[in-house]
Amino acid sequence: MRSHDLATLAQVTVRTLRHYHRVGVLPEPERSRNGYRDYTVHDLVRLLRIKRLAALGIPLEKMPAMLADETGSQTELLNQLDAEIDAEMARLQAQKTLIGLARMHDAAPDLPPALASSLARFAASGASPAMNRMDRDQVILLAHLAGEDGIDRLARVYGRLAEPDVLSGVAAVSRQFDDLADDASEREIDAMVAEFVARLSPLLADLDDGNDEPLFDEAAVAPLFDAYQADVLNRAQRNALAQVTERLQQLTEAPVDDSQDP
Amino acid sequence: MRSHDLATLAQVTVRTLRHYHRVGVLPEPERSRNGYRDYTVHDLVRLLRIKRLAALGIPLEKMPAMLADETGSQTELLNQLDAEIDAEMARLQAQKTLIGLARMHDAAPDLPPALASSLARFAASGASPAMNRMDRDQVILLAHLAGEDGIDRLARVYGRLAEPDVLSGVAAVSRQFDDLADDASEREIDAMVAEFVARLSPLLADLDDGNDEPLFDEAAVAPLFDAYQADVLNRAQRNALAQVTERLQQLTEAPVDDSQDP
DNA sequence: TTGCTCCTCACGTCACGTGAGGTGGC
DNA sequence: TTGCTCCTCACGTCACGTGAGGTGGC
Repeated sequence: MRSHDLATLAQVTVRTLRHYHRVGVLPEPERSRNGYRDYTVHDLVRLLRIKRLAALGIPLEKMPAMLADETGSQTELLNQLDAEIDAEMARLQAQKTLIGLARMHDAAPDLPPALASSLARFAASGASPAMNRMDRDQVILLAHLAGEDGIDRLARVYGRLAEPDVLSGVAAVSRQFDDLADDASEREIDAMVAEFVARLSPLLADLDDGNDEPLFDEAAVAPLFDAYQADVLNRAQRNALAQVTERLQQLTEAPVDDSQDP
Repeated sequence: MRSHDLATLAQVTVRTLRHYHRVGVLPEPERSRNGYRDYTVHDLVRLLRIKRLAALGIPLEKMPAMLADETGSQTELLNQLDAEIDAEMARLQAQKTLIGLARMHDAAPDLPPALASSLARFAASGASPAMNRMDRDQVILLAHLAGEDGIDRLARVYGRLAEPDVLSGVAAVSRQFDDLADDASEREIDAMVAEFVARLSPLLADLDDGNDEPLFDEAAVAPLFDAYQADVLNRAQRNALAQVTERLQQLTEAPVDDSQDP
């Protein structure tokens, strides 16, 4: 038998035969005078056994030992294989779950599912593309920094901000903030800050979920957000945001100690 | 941020960052004077988005387009991914089924599950290793040639031969056959043939399942078995086997036309 | 001066698929 | 003589892991 005959009989490709020779699972047969490989029934039998093992997911490198072992059933190996398959199926199932979540919220799949719909509502409320991108990046960063454990708490905060009665106010303040020009006057900035705080302060009690543990490690979050804002916001916006942050922190009566030295 | 910082923050390896640069999914950052890569928050954001997509099983090469697309939900791609995952899970489930069968029959996993237990009973009935190997190879060849459709019919035949009331007779005849020396006399061969036919003929009616379609393509099976037997059996055994085959064929009254020309 | 970190090649993984380029067989 | 088959390299796949060998930073 030549390569093609054997391959056809066993329903594999000729290339598969070559591969099996190379890795040593199927011995090289004799050659006929013209150099063609000349296979026998025994090669077919071995090939069929290989196919059975391959169908179970057994790696080629383990086959020579198994095919030589006459003692039969390989319980241990089979158990191990089965466990590996279970693990792989669990991974695939997790992927399916994430895909399902992304579809359910009809959300971009690169966003944390729990926050995606709130974010979509912000985006639909008429802010500028730049503002939307900033919101999105903020969500991405916070969701990651909050971790598995904090994501639900974070989702509740964003969910509250995205509720109809709150959203319009948030959107209005957001637009004002976006419009704040680099050379805005002190008066403009102060007005903006006042408006911002007025809109948000009534929500503070609402957003407090009574959990004493901080949602984030401030020391990790702060430098990232500072860097982000330094990059994306203009002078007036940074100025305003710093004031807003300070005022809101005072209101929550959770003052932060900025100094590192006593 | 340097490689290590970014990698730690995003919970990936530095090598992953390099890989993402190479395939172009994460842009190369600026370098500091010493040649070290200097990452920004924006790189972290992009990396986190990449991780989300990767967790869904989205291939890296599709990511640049997705990350650039602001329009959001990728229903079509997600559907396609989901279908691919289903297909993969089905494949894994098939593997698990085969593994389960092999374990249930406590059989060598390189044998057709439907025939494994019958074969094991033959092997346990005291034949020589050579004989067992021949039985095994025959089963492997026949199971493959019978295909999915014929495997059940074949299993019934082997099942019958492995039943206690039949097995001892089959085993006895098998041992005699195995013992037949190359230089056995005509008398010995004839005796063997007579014994063989006597043992098997009562089973013929039993083995006929009333299905008119042949279990195999004789033209495909014959040369393989001829080659096998020419290789493994001695002169006397081949002689005997040819006679047995002929006699049994006469008994089933299904004569085969050996001549190709009219 | 000594570890520690960063850097750039470059090969390995798993089971083959896919040309590239050349030669025998009918 | 012309297709068809067989042959041998040798690179590609997918998402990185794993050294090898060398240099800046504290």
